[in-house]
Amino acid sequence: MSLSKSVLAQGKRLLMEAALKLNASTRSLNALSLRELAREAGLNPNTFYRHFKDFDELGLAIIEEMTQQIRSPLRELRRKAAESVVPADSPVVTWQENPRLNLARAMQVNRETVKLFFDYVAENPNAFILGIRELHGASPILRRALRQVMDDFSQDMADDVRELKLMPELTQDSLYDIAETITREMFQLSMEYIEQPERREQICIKAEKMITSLTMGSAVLHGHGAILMGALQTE
Amino acid sequence: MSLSKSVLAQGKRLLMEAALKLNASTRSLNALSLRELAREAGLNPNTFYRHFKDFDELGLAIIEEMTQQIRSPLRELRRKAAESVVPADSPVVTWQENPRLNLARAMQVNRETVKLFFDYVAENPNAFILGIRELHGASPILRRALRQVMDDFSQDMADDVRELKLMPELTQDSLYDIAETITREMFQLSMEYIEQPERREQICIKAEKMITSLTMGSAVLHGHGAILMGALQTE
DNA sequence: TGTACATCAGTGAACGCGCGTTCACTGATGTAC
DNA sequence: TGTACATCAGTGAACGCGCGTTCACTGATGTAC
Repeated sequence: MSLSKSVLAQGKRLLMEAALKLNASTRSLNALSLRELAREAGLNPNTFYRHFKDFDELGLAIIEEMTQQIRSPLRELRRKAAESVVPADSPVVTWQENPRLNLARAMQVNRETVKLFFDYVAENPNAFILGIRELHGASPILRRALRQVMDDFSQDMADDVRELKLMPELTQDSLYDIAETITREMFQLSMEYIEQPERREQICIKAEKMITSLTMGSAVLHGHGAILMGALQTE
Repeated sequence: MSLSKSVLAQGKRLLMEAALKLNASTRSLNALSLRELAREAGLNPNTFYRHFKDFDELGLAIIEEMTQQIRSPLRELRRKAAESVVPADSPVVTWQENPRLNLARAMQVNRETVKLFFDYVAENPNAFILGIRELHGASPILRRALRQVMDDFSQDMADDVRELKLMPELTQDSLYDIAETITREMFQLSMEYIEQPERREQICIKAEKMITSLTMGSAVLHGHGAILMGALQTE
């Protein structure tokens, strides 16, 4: 994950990149020394104070930057995946009318999105490592910020699922709960994906199955079992 | 979580307890200083070296101790929950014969286990905080050790589900995958449970729904949808 | 049972080092008039 | 357009402090004979 697109002062950017790098390779953010960071960035230790009050502020700046760069690409992924299965200008077909078509479509979008998401993870490992590490790290401020990020991602996912009609109608809350679980799991799995390149295909399949099971189970639990069974039987 | 039952040397125990406490309140393990730890334990800084080579060794000792103390109680929980629904000496009824009974039983065990698990978490918050924090922490050694712990827990869960017949027959692998996801999620949620006492009831319900959805969905995905629908309809 | 010795857990002083933070400074860029 | 001043990003030296680690020591417990 490069921070170079932004209009930050050079030194600030260098410090953020150094923190991201050191965090990924060896240390959690709160075990990082100011001088170590400055050394990695090729700057005077003092320069840190020109841009940040403390490490939490640095962490927040990184998280904000990362979130901005990741959030809309993730939505793009889902849209692209949905369109690759059913072009945007096709007539809408409800789950009631053709469950089989809709199920196939949902499964396909699921598969595509998982694949694209993990591609994205593999391209920006440091951002995800920092996010996952600090989500349960020692700083309450960063924990809170990252939980908010995850919540936003979940909300995006729920909105997209609704808009793209990827599931039979659920209550807003149920849909959000599922999205939350999926988001959490995908972030967890992204760590495994980064660390175990030889198991990547397997992890993709696991993720797909997890999402499918969770959504199908939720559909059954909310009284859409009959529709689902119909879709499965006619296959 | 107290370490007092073991036969460790006093100083070793004091150091482990101090680490657990400091880890929970402020620092990740690798941001902890040796002198800080000794101070908390009321010992000479030097004493650390009598028992541990470095912080990883300390971390491993804690993890081992914790795992020993948590693993079998967790299995106990499931057994107790299962027996509270169907006494151990009742005749076995297969899912085919009476899906409704088995579903009700599974849901009940689910509910009970979730409740007891979170009780356990609330009683031993520091152990869970350390586990979750270091699972994605900076030390590869502790990460590996904790992943192994999670794998063991998952295997236990899969074994228990099979033995107590809490789900229709699945392949060994599928069952294990579900157990893995549930384990991961429960540990994640345990952090929320610890941090947000006012949302505890809500978190319990969420966890139950997550497990129910995941297992039902998996059953549907593996061709047991008909049995499941039968069980749901006759309710 | 007594004696001699080894092991073990813990102490206290001392070391050199890297740390965070402060201060006064520099030179480039932006802005008012 | 030029001038004067302010702001900003970055520097370099200096400080006192807490750190990890080492050494030589102590006193209690265990063990061989």
